[in-house]
Amino acid sequence: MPLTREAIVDAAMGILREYGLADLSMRRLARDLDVQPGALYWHVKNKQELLTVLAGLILAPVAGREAATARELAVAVRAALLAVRDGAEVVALAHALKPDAPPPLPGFGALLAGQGLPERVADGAGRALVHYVLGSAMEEQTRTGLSRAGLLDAVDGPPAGSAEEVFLLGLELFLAGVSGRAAAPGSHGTAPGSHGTAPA
Amino acid sequence: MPLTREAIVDAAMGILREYGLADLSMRRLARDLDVQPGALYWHVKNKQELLTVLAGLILAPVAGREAATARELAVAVRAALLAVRDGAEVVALAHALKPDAPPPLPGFGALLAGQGLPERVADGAGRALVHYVLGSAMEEQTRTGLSRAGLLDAVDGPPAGSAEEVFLLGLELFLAGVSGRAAAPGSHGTAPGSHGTAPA
DNA sequence: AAAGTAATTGAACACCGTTCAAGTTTGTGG
DNA sequence: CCACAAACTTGAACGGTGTTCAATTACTTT
Repeated sequence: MPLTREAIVDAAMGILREYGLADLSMRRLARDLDVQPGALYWHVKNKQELLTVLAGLILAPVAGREAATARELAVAVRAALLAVRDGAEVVALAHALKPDAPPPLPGFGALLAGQGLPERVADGAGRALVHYVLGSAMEEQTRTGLSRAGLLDAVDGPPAGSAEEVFLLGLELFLAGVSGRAAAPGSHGTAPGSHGTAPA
Repeated sequence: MPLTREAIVDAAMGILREYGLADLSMRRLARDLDVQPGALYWHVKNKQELLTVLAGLILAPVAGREAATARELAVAVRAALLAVRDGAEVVALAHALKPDAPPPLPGFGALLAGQGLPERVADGAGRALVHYVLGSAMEEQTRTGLSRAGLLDAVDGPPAGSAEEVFLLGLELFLAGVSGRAAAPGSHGTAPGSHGTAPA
């Protein structure tokens, strides 16, 4: 096996899946490939670049077909993140460095724009959604990571395996705000429903 | 100066403010304090613990008095995060390890619970807000960090210094969803407004 | 002064990402 | 078949990182 770039990416993905991001070092990667660390740098510019590729790979299942709804996309992205150990962290890292890069993430803005929101609003809302999805998945994976290390306080945290429920709840809440705004595109003030729960 | 724990925390905060999280290493910290690295571990358990303390310090200005509104709290937290270099990253890190720890962050759930939302919903919504605030601030600081390093692509990204506007927009959107839900606490289905923009 | 505790040093352990001259393979063109 | 260039790999180093720990110093308390 001649050590192609693909082999490197595959091995990296393997380490990530099996042992997590903390164990994914260039040296460890080289060891797994029976190669000196320097050899990797012929095929890959950086560790950063490698992680970016991995982020794309993690999101690949959902980047393929395009979702019809922002909710659908959010659910699919979350599933893709949770399917790989530390997946959320890897994608969040890539996203932080190039916020428009990981393929399906800008899709949120586009989908929301198709709901009658002005482009600017849709863009901001899309970014907010991305933050929410990445943040939720990261928190969840951090929690499982800590419990894996035996450091689970087990006291705090959600009572049961209701992580998905809570996620969906926040998602609905957010989307409700969006569709409300889509119907009444007035000033950028408070809620359109004009309830007594004033912002004061 | 006898190297108290306080002196260590202060020096660490100084490095963070001036040079950022990347430069905040135990060795650098020891050098600044004219001390061997090992000495730090008499006063501080971990680097992790140190970062947790810093996170608390960053949020201290807003943890003091309690805000009246979730919006107010969000704005205040954002300001506190942006006031310290890499502040969002430090707090996000601490938050990831102990999601209930940094003092003002659980306040979101409490504030929303005071709006007529059931506790469970308020909690989920509060967490969503935390994700949004931390994610937004982190993205913004990452962007300024990259531009500081001369690696600003300058092409993508928001057109002007409108980061705050975009933040407020997403915040309003989310809060609109929340107050809508507060008024009509029915099933956990779609938006309460029942607009034509169906989720399909 | 002696004993005992608190704090610090100095050195090491086991890693990390990255670079680079020198060597090795591999694939040509003559 | 051979030389030459291009593609690749090695081995070693550079300059870091967090953390531990026996030995040593500083400071109290008796």
